[in-house]
Amino acid sequence: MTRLCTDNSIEMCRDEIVAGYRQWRERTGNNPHCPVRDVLDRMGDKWTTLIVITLAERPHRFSEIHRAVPDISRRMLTQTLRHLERDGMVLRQVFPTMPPSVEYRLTHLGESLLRPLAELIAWADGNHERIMAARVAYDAGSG
Amino acid sequence: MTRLCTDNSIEMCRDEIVAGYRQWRERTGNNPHCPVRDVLDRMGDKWTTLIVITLAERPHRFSEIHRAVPDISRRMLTQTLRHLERDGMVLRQVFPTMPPSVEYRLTHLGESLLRPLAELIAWADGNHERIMAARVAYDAGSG
DNA sequence: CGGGATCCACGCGGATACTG
DNA sequence: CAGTATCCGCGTGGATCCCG
Repeated sequence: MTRLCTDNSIEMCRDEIVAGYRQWRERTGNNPHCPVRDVLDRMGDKWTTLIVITLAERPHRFSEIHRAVPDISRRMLTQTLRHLERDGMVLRQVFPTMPPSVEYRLTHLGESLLRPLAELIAWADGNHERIMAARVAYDAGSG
Repeated sequence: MTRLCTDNSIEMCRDEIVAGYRQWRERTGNNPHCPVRDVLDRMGDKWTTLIVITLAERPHRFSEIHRAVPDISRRMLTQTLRHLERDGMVLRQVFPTMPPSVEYRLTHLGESLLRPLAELIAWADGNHERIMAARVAYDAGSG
């Protein structure tokens, strides 16, 4: 599972995913801990992606992120940043000024996530209308 | 936001994400409903990705998926399949046999998700060890 | 300014039992 | 076989207050 799906063939991607999944199951037996879920759980939570996108532009201070990401509470901002820092995606840098000032920036690992993330965002953006149309059709049929 | 980030430059991906995000905010004002989150929320839930990967190989019957995806309850399997069907990602086909037989398969839309998904899986697989190492280091530092 | 601590509501998801 | 219905625990995340 080290190949990258860089060409345009859906079949190649399917084969890659299927083969990779099969290999992982054979390697790990019934190990319930899947590295992919480890990542997807983070991506899927409420704030991680927005924060990563915000930090993609440039380093931000705590309050800057708080202003840039609408409606996030300080508690969840702190918690999400801690998770990202723990996973090596974000670097936290404290300046011992008064009042204190803390800067957050993406690490190289964090920046490397931008590429697959951009793919996913492009897909979501490009197929959002199709999905909404499918929902309308589904709800009309079973309504 | 229709360009695809197909080359290797992190900078291009960053610019694309940042610009796309800015454009979306300008278009929608403070609309809290983000199409990207719509997708990521699904990807992040506990079972969607596993089911999509399972169906990527070939169509499956309900019980086949149930056997292929370890530990999922029938309730969550039904629920997740309904969500995927509603979003136009999965096609549900009932054969009026006795006992009943139902087949699920990916639609074209569902298959088109495989490409960005493969990218993300490759990233997760390729960087999992780095992430685990970062966690160990973090936990040791603040232990 | 940049948090930590505490309390609480809500919804996801598991367990179990039942059905056409 | 392919679901549906019901109950319930637990974790996520919001609100509020406190601190260096």
